[in-house]
Amino acid sequence: MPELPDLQVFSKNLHKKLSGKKVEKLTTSSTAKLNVPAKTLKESIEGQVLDKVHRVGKRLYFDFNNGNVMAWHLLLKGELFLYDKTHAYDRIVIDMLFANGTGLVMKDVTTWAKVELNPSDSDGVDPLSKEMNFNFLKENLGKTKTAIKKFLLDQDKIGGIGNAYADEILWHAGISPFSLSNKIPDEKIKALDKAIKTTLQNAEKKIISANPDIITGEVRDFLVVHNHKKKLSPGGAAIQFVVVGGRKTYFTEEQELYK
DNA sequence: AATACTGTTACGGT
DNA sequence: AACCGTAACAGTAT
Repeated sequence: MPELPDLQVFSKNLHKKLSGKKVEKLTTSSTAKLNVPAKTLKESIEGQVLDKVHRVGKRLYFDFNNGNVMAWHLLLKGELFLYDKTHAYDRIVIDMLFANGTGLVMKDVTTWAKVELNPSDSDGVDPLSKEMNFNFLKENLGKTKTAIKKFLLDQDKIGGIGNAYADEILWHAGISPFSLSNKIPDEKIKALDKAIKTTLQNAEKKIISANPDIITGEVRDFLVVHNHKKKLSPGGAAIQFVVVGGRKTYFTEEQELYK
């Protein structure tokens, strides 16, 4: 369940380790969820040099020097591993072996993880980009009257925010997750814009300092409200939670409800 | 041993 | 029609 900050760090670490290397062999499992036939994917990537690894929404993009792009979405349980020589991982989805013997493996116990060749970029605005600003939020929040948390989680609108960081962002912005998107005053939209950027960037820094080489798993102990170990927010308010659609939403009364 | 947890999508209902 | 909530998917950890 990595979200944007986790994936951002993973992509940087993978870029550092793997860019400039040539793919010798690409293998996918028979259960891998692909958008093209396995043979097409294999032929499109093998022999190519990896130019760049970066993050788009909750996907990792691998850009190759022939112009092909391979995207991996880890869904809930996808995990990445680097290996040097031999490896014996269970439930491998995809295995990318480079010419010098290093390789990258993605395994997933659920088999839900997705691998795409040249994905159509249907993701929403990147939260860390310049397009994410007051005007974008003002315009799009006004178009719908859905709960603000739902808006933040809609990957077609904004790419990369998940359940945990949506709670964190809304706490920092002082907006109740149940506020209606079209009822949020301009001042709070400004706070939301700021909270999106600072919360995600701060998380990225925390993750790097806790585990500089991380490419899988998650560091979450610094979260201030979406954290089952915490009883009180930094402001001293009791942390409450409700289950929405099987997912926990954590919040406090410090957050204003606009209805 | 029962339950919580996680992202996405499909689906039935409003 | 556009939107909503929920189940399903699977396994691990508590």
